Amino acid sequence: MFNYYRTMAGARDLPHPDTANLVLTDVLFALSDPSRLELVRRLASGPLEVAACQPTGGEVPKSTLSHHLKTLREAGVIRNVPQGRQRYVSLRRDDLDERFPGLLDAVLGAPAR
Amino acid sequence: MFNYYRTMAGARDLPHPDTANLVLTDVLFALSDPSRLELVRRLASGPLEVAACQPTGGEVPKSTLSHHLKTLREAGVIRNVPQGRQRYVSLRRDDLDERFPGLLDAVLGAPAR
DNA sequence: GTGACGGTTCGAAAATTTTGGAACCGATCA
DNA sequence: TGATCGGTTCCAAAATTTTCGAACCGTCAC
Repeated sequence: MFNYYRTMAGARDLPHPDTANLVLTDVLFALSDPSRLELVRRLASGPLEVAACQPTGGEVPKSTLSHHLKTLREAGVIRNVPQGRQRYVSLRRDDLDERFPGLLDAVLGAPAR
Repeated sequence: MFNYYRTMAGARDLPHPDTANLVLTDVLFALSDPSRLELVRRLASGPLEVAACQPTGGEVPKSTLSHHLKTLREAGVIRNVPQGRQRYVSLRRDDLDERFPGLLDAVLGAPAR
């Protein structure tokens, strides 16, 4: 078959920005969506597999969830690494603290409502 | 003439959310735009009249600038008060510190690029 | 009054983001 | 090999945000 690598649908390692290159406005934007922020709050307690990243309460289509993960990953908020058949999602807490000291603590410490 | 109060184009006092009601995601969203964030950084040095809120470098149409001010004001990031013929724009630093401790400091302290 | 000034609101077009189904991929297991 | 599983990417539609000209408003100077 041709076009072996035409799509990235099954790429093992997704791109993650370097800590030194994180852009503040991208991080703020990624965190400005309520469902993404809620996920980040949950990730503060530890890594989750993608399926567990579903918003508490309702189910969301896989593609929608994947898009939110992409937004967070490309901003540098989370890490998304393959682990066998699934993927682990974790908060890039140390990297965020290094690049934007105090920001994540302030966000996580803020009233949820 | 009829319809005295049909529009708000000349309203003296614009609405500002109460400190206790500020919504984190709204604040993060307001700050996630580069030109708005740059303005907030400038406002950290003190109030500005609207005309002085123009982005350093280029000129932007008045209506565009006004829209950005509205986004920041409705999120509770800035205050916009009439003063004679003009208006003064100021950062709601104390209110933000009260509702989201550490957030503004982290944002202002973050590397600009 | 009349006009200029500083600035907001209205309205519509352009750009971006969000959403979700369908196709796809690699890993795993039979 | 083949089928299933967990998840991403592709694509297009819907929703939201951004942009900006035009209309408008209140203040001040004349």
